[in-house]
Amino acid sequence: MGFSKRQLFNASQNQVASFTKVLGHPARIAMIQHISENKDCNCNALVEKTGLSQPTISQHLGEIRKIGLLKQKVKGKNLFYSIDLDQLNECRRVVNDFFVKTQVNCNK
Amino acid sequence: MGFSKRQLFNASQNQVASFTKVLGHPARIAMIQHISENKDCNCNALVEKTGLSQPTISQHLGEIRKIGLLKQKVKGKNLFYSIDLDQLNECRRVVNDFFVKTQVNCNK
DNA sequence: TTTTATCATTGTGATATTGCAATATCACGT
DNA sequence: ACGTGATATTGCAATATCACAATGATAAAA
Repeated sequence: MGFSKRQLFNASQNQVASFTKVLGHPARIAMIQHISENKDCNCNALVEKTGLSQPTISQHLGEIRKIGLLKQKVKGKNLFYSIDLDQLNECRRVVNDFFVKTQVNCNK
Repeated sequence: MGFSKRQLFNASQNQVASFTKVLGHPARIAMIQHISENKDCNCNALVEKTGLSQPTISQHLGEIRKIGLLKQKVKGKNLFYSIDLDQLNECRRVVNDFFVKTQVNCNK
């Protein structure tokens, strides 16, 4: 095989997993942090910060974008990235919800 | 390539990523939920609940165990799993910390 | 218009993950 | 000892992920 059998699980479970899956790589964690710390952060800044190549960074940006965490703004030939705070909160809520429910269930 | 360059990132970033990576699969989310909901949950119960095969479940259990989220208790020939609440809280704290810091940085 | 800078996309190789069948292990009951 | 049930391990095939070189696309600058 090699693929995950998503159809076996419900929407909520798949949602938690798809958020956490994107966070499950240190490069993406570092990138999200760096974008949040720097107002005008472009692709090159992330390349320099992480030591990864430009295509690799671009690919990771694509993953982060897929779950809606990324906003971007063109300024000249630059593309400046920022975090979508609403979606970050949504993501946080979904993940935290999972933790809370799990914890509550354990204490029954 | 195909491997992730962990040495490029700091311990904290790698820790967040290693926790979320394990949560980044719907089967593992479903399994953790089911274990938390059922006091006496063994491997077979998870097989029936998820529709995945016994070896696959066993493998996912191994991943969950690796990050310390799993406790197990032998009862006859059964192995009953439960969630390690302390580690669940640690995991929650680490992940939430990431969200909070990111959010705070965005608002500067 | 040509060059340069920035970023995305494509193609490719290496490695990791997912899933299962087959098998091994281990404890219990007979 | 033997069979049974529960779980882990092994081996394998299919797919996904990670990383980068090469290339493409676009817009400012020369």
